[in-house]
Amino acid sequence: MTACGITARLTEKGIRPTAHRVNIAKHVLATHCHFTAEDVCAWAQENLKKVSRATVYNTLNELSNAGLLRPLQTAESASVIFDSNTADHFHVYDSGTGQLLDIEPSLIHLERSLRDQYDIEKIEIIIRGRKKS
Amino acid sequence: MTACGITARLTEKGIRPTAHRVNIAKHVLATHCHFTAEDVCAWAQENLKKVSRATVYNTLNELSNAGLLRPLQTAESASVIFDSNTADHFHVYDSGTGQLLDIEPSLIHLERSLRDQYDIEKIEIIIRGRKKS
DNA sequence: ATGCTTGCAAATGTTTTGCACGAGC
DNA sequence: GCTCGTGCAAAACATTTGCAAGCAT
Repeated sequence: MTACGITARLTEKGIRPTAHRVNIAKHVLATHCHFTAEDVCAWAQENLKKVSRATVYNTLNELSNAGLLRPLQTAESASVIFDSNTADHFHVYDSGTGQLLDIEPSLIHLERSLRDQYDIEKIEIIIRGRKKS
Repeated sequence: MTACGITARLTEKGIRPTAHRVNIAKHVLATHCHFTAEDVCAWAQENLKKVSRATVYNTLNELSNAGLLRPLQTAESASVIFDSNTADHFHVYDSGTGQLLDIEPSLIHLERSLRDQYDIEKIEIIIRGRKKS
């Protein structure tokens, strides 16, 4: 299948699968886990003919709105980090390596009373720590 | 005591208690809970003679480094939100009112295995939701 | 023809930095 | 007198927006 069915996934979400969008989507949905818009810009600069920053930013936002990417705000990075893993999970920022690692949602429990009090739309958890040896 | 002991608290942390710093610290540590640097700039503009943006930003960073304030990154605000509650707690962004509410740390549990795997330095949790009526 | 997409540059918003002046020890 | 604090403006940085040109249908 062309682009691992990326074209179809975009179309499905109402995003017109232009060449740029498909290229960017293919790249970020397949290869990476956590990356910034600038990472993608740098990659595009090298591997695509001419893609402007604006197009990269726009595309990443479109993918985020479509639910294909998850944007993350962290204290460690001034820029938004996009996560191509849209499954329910949380993050550990490993202060030793500077990497952002995924952790299972099952490792964190919310008290019932929280769900009783609020209609929860989104849960963002970032744990900063150092992996034990 | 002068300034609710603010002067002492600053000195204790190695921050020289200049007039501006004491004024800002007094304001943010006493009155507010969640606020941005710009909030403080606006307040200072009105209530202090002349305080430049730079001084406000510097002071808030100093207070944060000293552990008297806790800086928060949220997806909802482009700017850093400072929290004068330095006790262990988490946040709910009430998407109905736009307010940031504190929640007890006891409402969220981490699995033992997480603490076994990582030396945890900081836990940042922001739940986005709507308070049920 | 019409309407989306794109590139470019300019604008925006937040925060930091450089520099010169001033106050306090 | 030296150091540190301050104000101001400029810089830095990430991101968005306006606009004109291009492409596809």
